Parts: sequence; structure tokens; C-alpha cells
Amino acid sequence: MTPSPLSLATARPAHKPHAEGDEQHFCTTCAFAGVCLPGGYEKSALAELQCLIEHTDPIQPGRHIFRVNDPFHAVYAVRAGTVKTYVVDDEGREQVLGFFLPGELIGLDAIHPAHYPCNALALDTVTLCRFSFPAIASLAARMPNLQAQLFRLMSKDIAASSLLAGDFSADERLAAFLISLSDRLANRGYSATRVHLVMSRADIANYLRLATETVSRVLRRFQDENLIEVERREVAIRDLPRLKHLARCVLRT
Amino acid sequence: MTPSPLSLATARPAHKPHAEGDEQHFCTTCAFAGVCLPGGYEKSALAELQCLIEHTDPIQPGRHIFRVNDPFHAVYAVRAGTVKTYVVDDEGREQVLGFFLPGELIGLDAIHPAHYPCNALALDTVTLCRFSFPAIASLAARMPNLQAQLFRLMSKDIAASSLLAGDFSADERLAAFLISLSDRLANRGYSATRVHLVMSRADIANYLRLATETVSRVLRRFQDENLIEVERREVAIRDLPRLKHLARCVLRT
DNA sequence: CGTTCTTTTGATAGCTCTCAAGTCGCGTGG
DNA sequence: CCACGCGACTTGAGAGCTATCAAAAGAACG
Repeated sequence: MTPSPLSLATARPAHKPHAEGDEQHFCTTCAFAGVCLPGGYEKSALAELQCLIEHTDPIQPGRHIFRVNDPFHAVYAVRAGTVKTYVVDDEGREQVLGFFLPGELIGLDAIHPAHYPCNALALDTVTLCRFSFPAIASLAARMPNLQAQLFRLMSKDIAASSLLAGDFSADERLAAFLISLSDRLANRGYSATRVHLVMSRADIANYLRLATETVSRVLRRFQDENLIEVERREVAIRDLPRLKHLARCVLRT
Repeated sequence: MTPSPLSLATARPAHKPHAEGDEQHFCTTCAFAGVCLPGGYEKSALAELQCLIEHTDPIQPGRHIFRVNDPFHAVYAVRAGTVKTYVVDDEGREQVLGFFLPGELIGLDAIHPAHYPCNALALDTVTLCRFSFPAIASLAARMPNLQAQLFRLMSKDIAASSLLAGDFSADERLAAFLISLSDRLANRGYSATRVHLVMSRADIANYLRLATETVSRVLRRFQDENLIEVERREVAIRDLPRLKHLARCVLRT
């Protein structure tokens, strides 16, 4: 369950057809799970899908997966680690757009402009599945399941990105952030009540459009109110229902 | 170019195959333009596309096109008029999600949940093209152009909805709002400098996550600074470059 | 022509940011 | 092993932007 250990020997070929290690487990929880493991029909198409997946070698923390304006060729599913996407405006200010956990898909917003609209950075050691987009699109034409899944994934992203657009209080934002992480981790089989924050307070603040000081203060208050327990980057959720109640406006559950 | 006059005699059948009035002009600027008018190939598929389009009768201002949790069956392209989408939270507060002008597509965020996640309301008299989603998805499998266009449209929406998520000042938000309207109207062949605000100040404020009073004040200040000229719901943009400069952070152009 | 809703304008308050300083943890090097 | 230095984080005080409250002016409607 832990990310692969840092390996400086990354001289192995980047293209390894498929299968190795906890492959099977990963694929059951990846964004394409419903497609990759459809229960045994469209066998030839499925084989094609397997072929067009490339598993990347581990990407070191602090390294980029792609950058703004890189030509768009592929979407990536996170296999392990956490990815941060962000843009930098013309005055040099960074703006964090999202965090991507294992099983989630990066790059869907690059289709229209045909270039990545943001930078993608590995926060810790990250491994990915790379899907060539032309290949997967053409395959989707022959595989209704895959097409439907792509539509669903993109539709989900449309709804999700308007999530933080509301005018919510710092408390609501932070509660929603924690609940969102908890839910997504729980879906992947991790604990729903113990969250490790891979990202810095500054990244969280930037993502939530708050000051880092505000994030600090709210976390402390949440702790004082016995909602959570914070120790550095480890968060234990003590009162999930109440936290969810705080987040309900933001998450519209 | 003006919306059809209000007609109380809406007893006509809702399904009219296609073609009538300024049909041709509309289709050249609709979201599916590149697909509906592909320059004469895939004739049979094209005919199918034409068949699955239903032109709705005019919808009266204040009437809903769909509501939260309605089962999802179709996406709609606006032909004339303006549509507002919004949700109401559990405390009864309304939250405006977007405004849709002629040529734009509504309902793409409903694919994943299979239900519309918001309400869609006609602000003035609205006419629509209705696309059955199952039909268009299956057609997309046989029509690579159409599939690609759907991917592009959804990708665009993903990027667009994170647009207002930043922590921008009231000035920046309002400037971006005006520029966005101006650009979208200009793309449709309307004037880029004369904008009619179909929506109320309250709707604008809600959409931008501001108070109506703030919208009022900022518009006045913009006028005092010779950026725009406001008369009720008519806005004339006097200094497009400067307004665009104000909006640049939000629109990331 | 009065009623009602929308919009504008003014005064005040509150939330969050900014600035500033201090604390903590961790890796480095003595 | 410990002192040092750096970055991340926390904590405090004050300022600013926008919301809220209140009220009046202006259109739209019957």
C-alpha cells in the first residue's frame, strides 16, 4: 500500500506492457476499473486497452509530470503517490488547482486546448498509468463501455470543479477538504479517519483560497472542538458526522 | 437575431424534425457546428444526427427546462435566449452555477450522476435543441468527429468551471464576467461592446459570490472610471483593453 | 396611480488577509 | 552527540475588503 521506495536507478525502459506487483489490486480501484475488468467480453478490445497502458517508473517528489502548454498526448491515472496541479499567473503567483490520489485521472482538461492547461507535480514518489489519448479515443469508438466511462469521468470533473467555487467560510472549506480526502481514501480501501497530508499547509491554503495562517488557525480550532486531532501532517478525524455536517454545503452530498 | 416573440399558443407538437426559420444560421454557431456541418461526408450518420435533434417550442421566462434530480436523458443546446443554472442548499439559499447563451450546451454535468445536478431556468424566452444522450453517444461511436467534439466540449467545461474558483477581488470578478459575456456574444456574431444583461443584479452577484450591493457599487465605479457605461441592464464597454487587463487573472487568457 | 420588486446608496461590522515574530522539527556539520 | 540553520508551521495584532443592515430612489405592473 505504501509507495515504492525511492529508486535512483531509473534507467529501466519506460514502457513495460503491463502486469507486475500489486497490479491486480491497483486496477480494481483505478478510474478505468469498470472498463479494464469488464467481466470477460470484448476480449480483443480489452487486450488493446491493456496494450496502450504504459506504467511509468517512479517519479521523484518535486518532479513534474507535465507542464503548462506541453502538447497533450495522454491522460494519466495515479497508481501511487499524490499529484498536485497548479498554474502560475503573470505576476508569479501560484494557484493550486487540485490534488490527485491513487485511482484518479489527470489531464482531461487538456483535451480541448490540445495542451495541458496546468503543471502537474509529484508531491511524493508517484507512479502512473499513461493512456495515449488518440489511442484510447479510437478504442472508445469500438468499446461502448469505455466511451461511457470517459464521459462519466469527464462529467464528474465538471461537477467537481465547481465545488470550491462557492463563497464558503474557511471552516466549511477546510472541513470539506478533509472529508473529500477521507472519502477518496476510503474508496481506495484506506482508513477514512486517518489522513496523511502529503501537501504543505501552504498548498492546502492556496488550493482552498485561504491564507496559510487561516488554515493553521482553523485546524487548531477544529482540534480544540474535538473534531479532529492534528499532529504535524497526520490528521485523525474524531467526529466524522460533525465534520461532514460542516462540509455539507460545499460537498452538496 | 431577437428571440421569438412570446407565444401562448404552445399546443404544437414538441417534436419537429428540423429546419425552419434561421435554422441554417443557428447551426453554424451552435456547439455542434463542426459536427453538424462537416462538409459532406458520413452522410448517413449525419442524417441520423439531424434526426435525433429535437427543436423545442419557445420556453417562457421563469419556466424550468429541468430540475435537480430529474433523470438525465438529454443535453440541450441553447438556440435563443439565456438559461440560468442553479442549486438550492438545505437552508434554502440559492447558488447560481452558470449562464448559458445561444450556441452553448447544458447538461454535460448530468452524465455521471445520471440525474441533473442543478435546476435550469429560462431567464427570457428560450428555444433549445434537445439531443437524446444515449442516441448521441451511440452515434458518437460511429462518428469520430462527433466523439471528439463531445470530448472537447466536456474538457472545456472542466477548465471553465474552475475559472471562478480563484480568490479574486470583486473588481476582477465583475470585469471577467463582462469580458466573458462580451467574448461569447462576439463569437456568436453579436457586438462585443454592447451587452444586454438578461439576469438581475442579484443573479450576477450570486454567480460571482458577491453581494448585490457590491455588484452595484463596482459597476458604478467602473462607470466613473470610464471603463463602461451602464444604463439599467444595458452595458456599453468603453475601454475593452483596460477591462480585459482587469480580468486577465481570472480568465487566464 | 399605488404597489411591488429591483437597484442604488450609506453606515457599520465581521471575516480573513497581511505583517510580524516566535516555535518547532529536521538535516547538516562540527 | 549537539549546535546550528533553514524551512515549515504557529500565534498574535491590526488593516482591508466585502457583507450585512437599513433606507431611499427608481422602474415595472396591474
